[in-house]
Amino acid sequence: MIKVSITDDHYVVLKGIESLLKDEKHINVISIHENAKDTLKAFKVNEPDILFLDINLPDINGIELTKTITKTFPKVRIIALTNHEDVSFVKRILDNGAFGYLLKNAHKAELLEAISTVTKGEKFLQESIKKKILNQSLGRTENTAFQPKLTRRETEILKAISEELTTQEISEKLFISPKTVEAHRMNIMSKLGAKNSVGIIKIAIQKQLL
Amino acid sequence: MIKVSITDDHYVVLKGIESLLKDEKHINVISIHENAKDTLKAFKVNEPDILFLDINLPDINGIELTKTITKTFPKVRIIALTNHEDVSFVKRILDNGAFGYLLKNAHKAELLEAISTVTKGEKFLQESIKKKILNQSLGRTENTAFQPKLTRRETEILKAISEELTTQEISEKLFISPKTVEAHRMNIMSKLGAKNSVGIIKIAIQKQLL
DNA sequence: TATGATCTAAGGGTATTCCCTAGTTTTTAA
DNA sequence: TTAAAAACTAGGGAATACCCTTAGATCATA
Repeated sequence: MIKVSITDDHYVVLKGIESLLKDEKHINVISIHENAKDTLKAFKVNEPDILFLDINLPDINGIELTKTITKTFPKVRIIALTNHEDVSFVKRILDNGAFGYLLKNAHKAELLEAISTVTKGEKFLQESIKKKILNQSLGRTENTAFQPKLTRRETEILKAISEELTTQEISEKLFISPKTVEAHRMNIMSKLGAKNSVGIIKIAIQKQLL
Repeated sequence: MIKVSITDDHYVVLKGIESLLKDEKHINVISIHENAKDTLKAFKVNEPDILFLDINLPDINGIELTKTITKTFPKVRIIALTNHEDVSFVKRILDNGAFGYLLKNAHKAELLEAISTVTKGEKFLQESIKKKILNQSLGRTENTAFQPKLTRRETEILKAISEELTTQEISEKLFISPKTVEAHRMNIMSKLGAKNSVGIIKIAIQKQLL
């Protein structure tokens, strides 16, 4: 008997997964939660084998919660549940301890497959995601979405730019020379492949760097 | 007996709503669809009284589909289903023929209330949305998200800016003086309440103006 | 203790954005 | 059918961003 929990702030998604799984005799949905706090609280009483976890929760960032659960309840295997098809995002989730990655358009068969694969201790990825990863490492079509690594300072300046601050204002805020701010901005542009600050913001929002 | 259809590209959401409604004796879920095309096709054979419609579909923009359905199948009452809490967005949907607006975190009671309200021919809004509208028209807290109306030319220039084009490039593309482009950009900034082009893009993405 | 990565920041341009003002055309409504 | 409003056009001038190069200081780590 596999014990399954689900955490998602969308009630209909909770009920959807629950209803898809309840016909399965070897699966027992032991709890459903709408936020991170309730999830952690419930786990102290009854810990599942598998958690379907929505990455976009209201209270905590999903990646952080994945880390926390992996540390506190190492036996729980997490299957991330999102709409993000961005490959770099998938990698980040898996790197942080998740065992599987499912899109919300997944059908019943995929749900069950994910559960059985993860139960065996193997990682599970939905077909469409696998294809994307392949396309990316081979063809590099366009979604060449490798995760650009910004440094601490660059991240600070990125945030400041997104707050519509000028170079002058940023320099005053961070106690550095305007020239330094410009240097960082240039590096950010080149790392993100942007032509100007507008491009920086566009890409930063796309890749959730903010 | 109220005939209900559901359209959502997330299978678990479809099953979730279906499972929540199937215990209700006066409600009959006659069909579920994962995209706009299938929905319209199915309606030709069997038309529901109420359609729960996800606004973010892969094939057609949800607002457009709302318009289409309202024209082609005027008896069908649409309840929009999204995560957008933006008030201006709600208004746009309702203006285009929707009868109700539900967030995906809605619980069973709200689903049922939405159905009964809309069946009576009244408009339905989820409580949390109502509150937001109130807060907005009174306090104007921060989410002062009224839909800024951009002109045709402004929209063209907004798109060009988001493509990281410079003023010069935009002027050549649209066969107008660079100075005119700048004037439009200034108007866009003032309409959106942005301090610079970065702000324009940020807000445009937020408000889905692109 | 090097070696690389990061943070710092200068000079010296050019290009672009931002701001104010204002004429012309088009659309809307009395 | 005219005013009035809105949209489109665009100029001058100041401020800011962008783009090179170069380079010292700091910090982690192998």
